Amino acid sequence: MSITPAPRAYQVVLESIEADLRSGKLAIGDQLPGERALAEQHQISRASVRDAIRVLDVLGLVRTSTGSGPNSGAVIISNPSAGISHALRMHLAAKGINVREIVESRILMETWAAQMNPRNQAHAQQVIDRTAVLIMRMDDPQLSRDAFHRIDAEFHVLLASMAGNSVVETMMESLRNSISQYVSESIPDDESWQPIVRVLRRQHKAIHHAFATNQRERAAQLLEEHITWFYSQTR
Amino acid sequence: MSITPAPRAYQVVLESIEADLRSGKLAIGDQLPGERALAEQHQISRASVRDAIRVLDVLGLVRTSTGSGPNSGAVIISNPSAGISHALRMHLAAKGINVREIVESRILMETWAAQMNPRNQAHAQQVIDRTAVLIMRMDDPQLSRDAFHRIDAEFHVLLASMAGNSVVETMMESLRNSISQYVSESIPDDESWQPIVRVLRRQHKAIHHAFATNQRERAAQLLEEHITWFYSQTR
DNA sequence: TTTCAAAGTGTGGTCTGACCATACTATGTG
DNA sequence: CACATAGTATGGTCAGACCACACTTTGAAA
Repeated sequence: MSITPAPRAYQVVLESIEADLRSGKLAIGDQLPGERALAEQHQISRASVRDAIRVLDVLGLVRTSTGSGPNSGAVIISNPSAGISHALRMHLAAKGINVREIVESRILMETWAAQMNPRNQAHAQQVIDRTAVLIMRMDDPQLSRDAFHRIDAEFHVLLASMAGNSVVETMMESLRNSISQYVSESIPDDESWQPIVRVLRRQHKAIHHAFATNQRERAAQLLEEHITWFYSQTR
Repeated sequence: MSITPAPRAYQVVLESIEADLRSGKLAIGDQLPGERALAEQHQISRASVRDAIRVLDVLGLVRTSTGSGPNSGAVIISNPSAGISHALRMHLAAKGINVREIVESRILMETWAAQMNPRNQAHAQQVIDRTAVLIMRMDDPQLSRDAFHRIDAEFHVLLASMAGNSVVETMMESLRNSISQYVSESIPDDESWQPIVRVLRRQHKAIHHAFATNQRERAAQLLEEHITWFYSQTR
């Protein structure tokens, strides 16, 4: 009794690749064997191999391109936020997750990252410099709403990166990505947007100042207020 | 100039389904149209439709099964941790993420969840009761290592669920899943396992007691020590 | 009328084989 | 030596087929 429930063909390929990654036989930057070669290796059809590659693609583990040469085919990368953003976004659409939970999680991670002792001082200083540039760019009155949101996202992710934890950074980025459509939809008209953006600029500057003067707890507190306030403005 | 860079065929299907989810035209529990029907709707081949369904499957958004009837085909579910676990696990294998970062994130979320005021008192009480049962089951000396780890994972996820934030709960579950293979490999022999498991049992009981007596800060502190200690024993 | 085995139907899973656009590689020509 | 040209391997897409499976319908036996 209790036979193994017939693993999907593509899962075999996935497991094989995962094992090669763990053992170091495959590493970031390497090319995967061609789809036709993998099909023969595992004695399955190219269609099933393609399933596996497609999964890796969506998960942000490979980048595929046509043509030949060292840059073609499926190349291993590691872009964790791609896969996680996808997942969060879809589950948000399906109402398996709600906005409150995402905002709450953002606050959790951003305030944590703000209070962490940076693992890398040089990087922390670099973040402070780069966020200053972003703040200036967000001052441009010509900036479109979408462009503002993009820079704003970059601002927050950059700050979170100070903690030196790529899981947290990835989650931050994914949460921000997954919710961006919601944000755009919930503040439809420019009249209501103008006063909001003025407050956001002021808050960003205060946050940056707290970081630059090493007032980490204050930075965390300002971040929380900033995020909470902004989402109170949507709908 | 600057033509749209030819979206992949499967992405069209994905976007269409995402839009239907947002608009409520599709909801959890619904069946997706059949692959052949979707292919005709979008004027693409069934192979491309399958790509899209495969992605949704891996992301934990649909469950597929063969046969006919109301339970067959692709049915919309929402199991966010499936997709996120997949992603984290692969990126861990590819060394795009390291164990320290995962442990750090676990501590962040578990201690946060422990200190949160439960949104739902009844659920919190239920969690306390159910974790008590899990603790008893982990006392069984006959328990295999794998079984112990499974129950242990359930214990931690259950505690995290008290906060009533499915993103955090999902992340917890995913982090725990993604790292389980690492844990199993890093403590190979049973001789070194026996003393460890005794300490773990004691720690679990202390954590449970802190929750049961509503000492939330203490629970958080014990959790942090528990997790930190355990990972100091691996490798 | 009721029961229930058998045939029917629609589902995803897999395979084969083909063609395309692309991007690099090798070749041959001036 | 420079450079246009032909060659080759890649992933992307398609069409059409067959399978195992799970439910539905049918129809004959009780």
